[in-house]
Amino acid sequence: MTRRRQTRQFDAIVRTLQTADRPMTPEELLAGAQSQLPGLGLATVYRAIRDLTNEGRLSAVSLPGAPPRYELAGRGHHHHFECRECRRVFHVSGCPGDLARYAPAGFTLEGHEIVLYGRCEDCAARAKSA
Amino acid sequence: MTRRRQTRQFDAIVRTLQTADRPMTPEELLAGAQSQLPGLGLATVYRAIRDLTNEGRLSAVSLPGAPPRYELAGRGHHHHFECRECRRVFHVSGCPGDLARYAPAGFTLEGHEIVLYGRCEDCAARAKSA
DNA sequence: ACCATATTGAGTATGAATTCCCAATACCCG
DNA sequence: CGGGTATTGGGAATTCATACTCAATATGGT
Repeated sequence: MTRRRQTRQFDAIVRTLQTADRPMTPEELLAGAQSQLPGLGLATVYRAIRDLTNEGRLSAVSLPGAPPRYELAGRGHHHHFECRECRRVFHVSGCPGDLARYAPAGFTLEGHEIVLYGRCEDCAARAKSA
Repeated sequence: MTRRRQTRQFDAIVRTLQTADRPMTPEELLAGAQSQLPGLGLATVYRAIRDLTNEGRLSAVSLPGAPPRYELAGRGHHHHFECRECRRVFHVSGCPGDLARYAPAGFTLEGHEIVLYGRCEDCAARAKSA
């Protein structure tokens, strides 16, 4: 069985995901990892995403009209907040639950996804001071 | 000012949207319009989508991981239900509202999107009888 | 430290969605 | 009903995200 070697680039990518603590696009991941290892290439980011996903250590988050983002797995049921200004996506812990009554009659509800939109703390503060 | 001519293909596309009463992908729209006008081409569907959108008569609905869909504008605030089996998307009229308390501290909530997942009536019935 | 080999980087290739191009057609105004 | 022109169809072109290729490099077992 082939086992993954511990490389600086792979570590930088995982560390970026841990530090940011929010779902990131491949491009964001690249930028974050490159700040630690300048030469790191985009192909390596995609390979890390593939491998981590196969190992079950990474989960994909796709929001409407946005490129897919990735977050470390293991977090429980949660939703997301997308800042309309900086486009970053954050975790949201609460959940109203019990959405079954909104499903059309005869339909079976199995899951749901909620996305909140607005301004993140940074962008809201910037708007206020402007 | 150039005014849009009334063509059979454009009419077929609008009629398909009215009849289906659910957000449709360009491919779905093509199939629906072709059942009325067999020769109709995909480029024409995209042109109609562009024109209707510019006129404000069409709004885009993009759900996570799915190609963008289009629905006639004018419908009020509502959400969507995606069938995991047939992949069709339906309208959902209710809304729990008041999601502001779930936004992280310091964030400004401006809107939200809710997507329900499960089986539509047709697919649920088919599963039962199988 | 050495070596077999997994991993990397950069460019190229692929695939899917959407737009472009242009000759043929259809619409609409007179 | 005839002509000017917007619209159409369909294939080619573009765009964007992601995967592949392969020579060069880095890793880990010995």
